[in-house]
Amino acid sequence: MRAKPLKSTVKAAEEPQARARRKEQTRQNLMQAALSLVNAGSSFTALGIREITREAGVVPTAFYRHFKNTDELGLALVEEGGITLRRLLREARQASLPGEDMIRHSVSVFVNYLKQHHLEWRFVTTERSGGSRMLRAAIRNEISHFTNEMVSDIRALNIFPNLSTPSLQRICSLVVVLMMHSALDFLDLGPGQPKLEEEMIDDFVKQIVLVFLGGANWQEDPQKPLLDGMSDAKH
Amino acid sequence: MRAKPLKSTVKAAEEPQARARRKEQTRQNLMQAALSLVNAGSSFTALGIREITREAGVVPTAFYRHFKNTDELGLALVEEGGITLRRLLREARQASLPGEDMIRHSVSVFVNYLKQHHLEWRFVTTERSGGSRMLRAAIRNEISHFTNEMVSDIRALNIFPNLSTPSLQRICSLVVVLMMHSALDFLDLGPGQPKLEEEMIDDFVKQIVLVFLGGANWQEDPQKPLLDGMSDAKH
DNA sequence: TGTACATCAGTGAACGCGCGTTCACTGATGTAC
DNA sequence: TGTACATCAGTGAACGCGCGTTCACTGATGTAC
Repeated sequence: MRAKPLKSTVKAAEEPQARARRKEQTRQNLMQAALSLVNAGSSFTALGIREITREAGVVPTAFYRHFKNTDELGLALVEEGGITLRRLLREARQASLPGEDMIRHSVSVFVNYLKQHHLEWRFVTTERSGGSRMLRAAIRNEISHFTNEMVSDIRALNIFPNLSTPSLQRICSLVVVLMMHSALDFLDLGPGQPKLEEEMIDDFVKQIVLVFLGGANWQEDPQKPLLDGMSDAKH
Repeated sequence: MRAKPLKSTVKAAEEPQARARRKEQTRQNLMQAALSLVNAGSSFTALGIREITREAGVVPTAFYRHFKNTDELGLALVEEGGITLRRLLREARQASLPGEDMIRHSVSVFVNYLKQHHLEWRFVTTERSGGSRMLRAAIRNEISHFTNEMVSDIRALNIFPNLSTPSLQRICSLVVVLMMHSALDFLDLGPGQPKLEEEMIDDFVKQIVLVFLGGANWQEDPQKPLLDGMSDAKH
């Protein structure tokens, strides 16, 4: 519930493009309204135009000045979310400490980002598999961008010099899948549970370490079964 | 679209409990109708009672003889899906060949099962993160059952004799997350792409092998960073 | 076995409601001269 | 700078429609005697 824009009282031309700025503001309000509603428990697919505009504080028909339908709004949200996602990666990438510490630090950057942008993340993680076909495709596309950046990042750090590109992609894809899953868990956790959160982070870190450990021991093109005698691996 | 039950022409009392059997049949029709609609692209959350009953070939009000609302139908679907899921595990578990062959065989069992029950799987995988809070909780619960069975299975096979229970749980949880994710990919693939499917299966197997490889090299309680010198791992 | 009554799965009409979308509009903002 | 006109973001009334839910009903199935 927002106040109506005070059309009559605003002095004209505070600065140029005042109209365009107002329009952009309304557009943002609509997008935020949709995120709020999704966060409150609705499925995005089930949101209606009247519901969104009510939350945004405009009349239903104003919606059509910005989007053709709710699908188009969804795509806009994915695009913004994707930008957010990659900005996160760029931040996390600056933390290039070696070994487990790097992982732990990256995860901590990730979790902080998650908390700051939990509305967007709730949207992306729930619609990733639950939304319309179009929405899912768009989100998958953003995630594969993300994965690719991670691949070239790890290449640049030279962490796995012996791995082929497909193997590296497989590892990064695994980590990203794990990340999206953990994000949902974090979001469903709620704020008042620091102990549980700590445990979840620890689990998350250890799972990534485990994957990297698998990567470090990976043999390209094994002609013989790789895991034979697994049970007598050095503890 | 189904023919209406031919109430007047059916000879009475073919066998006892005819009424109960008919009721159960209608219930199944309603559940199948919901699955079909989800599979056709709708989000389950967005399904309406009239939509479901129309698909099932009964009058809208008949719905209330079986479920209080669509949420209740959703929970029934999760429960059935969970039973299916664990039956799958039990089949796959019989394939106790050692090393990578065991994984490859289990995955092949899984993919076959997926194709046979693709309606149920589409429902479970999309609603796992996209559905209502209640539905998500129910599905998560079924998945944790599944994960626990997998843990005790691997314990019984003595594949990782040196791992603690939390570590083993972490590994199984990772594999299950990966499995649910891959299931969605398979379902979105469609039937006419055998080459792509083969590649996806291969990727999936290799990712599991990678995780297991990580598990085989895992050290419990490392006081020193685990991944230092990762980049000079043996070839 | 036959009859009389109870049960209850599925029917069909009716209701009030919120939806998406159309349309003509208003009035502040932007532009041309 | 001032005036006259164009633009267009947001308004509000109106529409037809499908929704969930209620209710009294029907007639095959089940039960008691």
